[in-house]
Parts: sequence; C-alpha cells; structure tokens
Amino acid sequence: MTRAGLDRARVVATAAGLADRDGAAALTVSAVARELGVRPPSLYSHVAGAQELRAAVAALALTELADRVDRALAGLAGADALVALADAHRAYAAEHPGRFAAAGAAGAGLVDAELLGAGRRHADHLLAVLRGYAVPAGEQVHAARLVGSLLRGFIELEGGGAFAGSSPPAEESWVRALEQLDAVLRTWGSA
Amino acid sequence: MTRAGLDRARVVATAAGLADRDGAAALTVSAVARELGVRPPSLYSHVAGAQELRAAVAALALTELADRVDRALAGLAGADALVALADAHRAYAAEHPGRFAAAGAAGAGLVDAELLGAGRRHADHLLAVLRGYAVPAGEQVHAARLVGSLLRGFIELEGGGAFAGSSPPAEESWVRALEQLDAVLRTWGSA
DNA sequence: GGTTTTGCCTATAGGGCATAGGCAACGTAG
DNA sequence: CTACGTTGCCTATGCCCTATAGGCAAAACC
Repeated sequence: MTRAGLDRARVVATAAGLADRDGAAALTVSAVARELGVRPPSLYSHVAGAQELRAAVAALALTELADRVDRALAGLAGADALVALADAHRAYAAEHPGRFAAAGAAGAGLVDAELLGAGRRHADHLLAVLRGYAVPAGEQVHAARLVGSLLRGFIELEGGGAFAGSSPPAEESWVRALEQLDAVLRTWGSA
Repeated sequence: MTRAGLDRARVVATAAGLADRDGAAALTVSAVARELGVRPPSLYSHVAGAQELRAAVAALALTELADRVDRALAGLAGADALVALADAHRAYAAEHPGRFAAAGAAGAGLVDAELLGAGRRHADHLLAVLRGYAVPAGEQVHAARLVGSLLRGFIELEGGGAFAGSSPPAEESWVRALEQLDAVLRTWGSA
C-alpha cells in the first residue's frame, strides 16, 4: 500500500473545501477522510479531533479573509475603505459559505494562537477604517462593534436565505446599509 | 411500569430548557429522552426526529419572543419603540441563549407553518416600528433589513463572547448603536 | 542494507439517530 | 366489572461518527 501523503495543511484544506461544498454541518472527520481516500483514524495524527478540525478551518478562513481585506484596503480611506472592507467580507462569505460559517462559530470551541492572531488582524482592519473618519477615540470601540455587528448580521441573514424571496434584491439593501453606515461614521461625535 | 405522560408540548419545552442550559449543540433526541426519564425511541411518536425537534424549539422561541415584543411595543412609537423592540430581543437572547440560537439557525432546516407564522409576526413588528419614522415606503424594506442585521449581529457577537474581555462594557456599545440607529431612521430619505 | 521513524491501517468501544416490532397500561363498551 | 381495542413506551437492531490502541509496512537515515 502506497501512502497518501497527508499533512495538516492538506487535511485542513480538504475540510474547508468540504464545508463550502456540503455545508458547515457536514464537516466531520469521517467525511474528510472519505474525501481524502483514507480511513478516519488516519487523520488523528494530523488533527486532534473534530473540534480542532473546525477551529483550524475557522483560523484558515479568518486568515484568508484578512489577507483579502489587506489587499482591498490598500490605498483607500473613508467611505471607499469602508465599502472595500465590507464587500471583501460579503464576497468571501458568498464564495466560501462553509469556511465563513466556521469562522463565525469560532470562539464557541477551541481558541488557539492562530485564531487569536487572525482575530487581531480583523480588529486592526476595522480600526484602520475608522481612522478615516473623525470618530472620537473613546467612541471607536463602540463604532467598531456597530460596524462589525451590522456586517455580520447582514451577511448571515443573506446567507441563510432571509432576503431570498423578497422583492428588492439584497444587493440594494446592502448598498443602502453601507451608505447609512458611512453617514453614521461621518457624523459620529458631532451629534 | 407506569407511563411517563409525554406529549409534544412537554417534549419541546424540555428540549428548549435543555438547549438553554447546555447549549444549542447539546440539543439531541437522546439528551431530551434522558431529561424526561425515557428511552430515545419513545420520543419519535411525538416528534419526527432531531431536525424537527430543533425546528420546533426554533418556532417556540420565535413565538415567545414575538409575544414579548408585542407587550414591549404596546403604546410606544419612534425611538421608544425601537429601543423596546431591540431590548426585548437582547433580553430574550440573554435569558434563553439556546432557544435564541435555535431560532437563529432556523431556515437552515425544516420550515413549517408555525415557523413561517412567527417569522411574519417579527417582520410585522419591525415594520410597525418603522412606521414611527418617516422612512419612504420604497425604503422600508432596506431599513428593516438594516435594523434586523444590526440587532442579530450585535446579539450574536455578544452571546459569542466577542465583547467579553474588552474594556467598555457591551451595554454601552448597545446604547450607542441604538442611538445611531435612531438617528439613521430619523433622517432616512432626507439625506 | 539494516535500523529507526513515521504513517496509515485494522480492531474496538461508545454514543446519537432512526426504524421495527412487542407488551403492558389505559379508555371504552357490553 | 370484565373483555376488547388503542395507545404509549419498551427492547432489539443497524448505521454513522468520534476516538483510542496497537500493528505493519513504507520511508528516512546511517
């Protein structure tokens, strides 16, 4: 029997692909093993278990997304940066629903160093965008939480099909939401 | 052997309590059976299966929450109504995290008549609150989606512990977010 | 080329989901 | 009040997923 040549990166990448294709709920050790043409116990030398596998996919997703946001924000400020950040998140969620769902559920399980690092990058991105607005220092955390909440809520609702049947397409609501968000940030503090 | 006296309502109520106590992930047919002092197969005459059980808990949660919002909104309009609606959601999520999580995940599984009815009530509540603002008719759907997204995102992030360690308490951010949301709705259209 | 390391295997145990079929506790009718 | 029919919870069973233990052979190293 020739070896399959597994390693942690390959296992996690396969898991991420499986989550995107079949849904985050289908992300199991057994399914990944099937996908790789290998028996389930073989994966336990590369990944500690189901929980760690999910955390690894979450970390991968957050890292990939942070990379995208890095590129998207380059050279932009103000409303342009806000829209770039937001669109990067929404596009990633649309392309990789399973990864994104895993990332969203992170924190509920294991929190390793990679996950924490990626989380920090995301927080930094948010604060960088806010720097393009005149939000008072003491209010920045509140503003960041507001932006994060809105993006997460909208993307999850859209992904869950909550806006699916309704008449005005979700895209339009997204543009409006970002316009309003921009207005909020522009006037924050000078109320 | 004396009978346990089960029925669908008791099963679903037990399931809801279990979800709140041990987390939505712990909501299994077996766990509910244990809780009721009964063997797992006994539940299948009252509930079709695990998926239907989760959907039933989601429907229960959405109905309970809609009842609360009904009471909270009575006699209020404008910012008062907005805050009442928002606080009712946040308080319910804090008191019943498992139920709330099940409600949020609904739509991913079965969608029965009860679930649809409860969903409609929630949409009506949102539109009722917007009626207290001068949002143009064509923009109401967008405004409703924005409000819904923000509430859901904030409550989920808070419940997931995203704001846990940070210095300004989540409560403060919540108040700020609702103030900004009120400002958005007041000026919507007259931009 | 022999030895050590490594990687994937089989075997096994436990738990959850779900269906099939049995038996006893209840409601009802004579 | 007894006999019957119905209903409710049971045991038995099979499948899938998780996880651990221990074996065997393919690489890697000297």
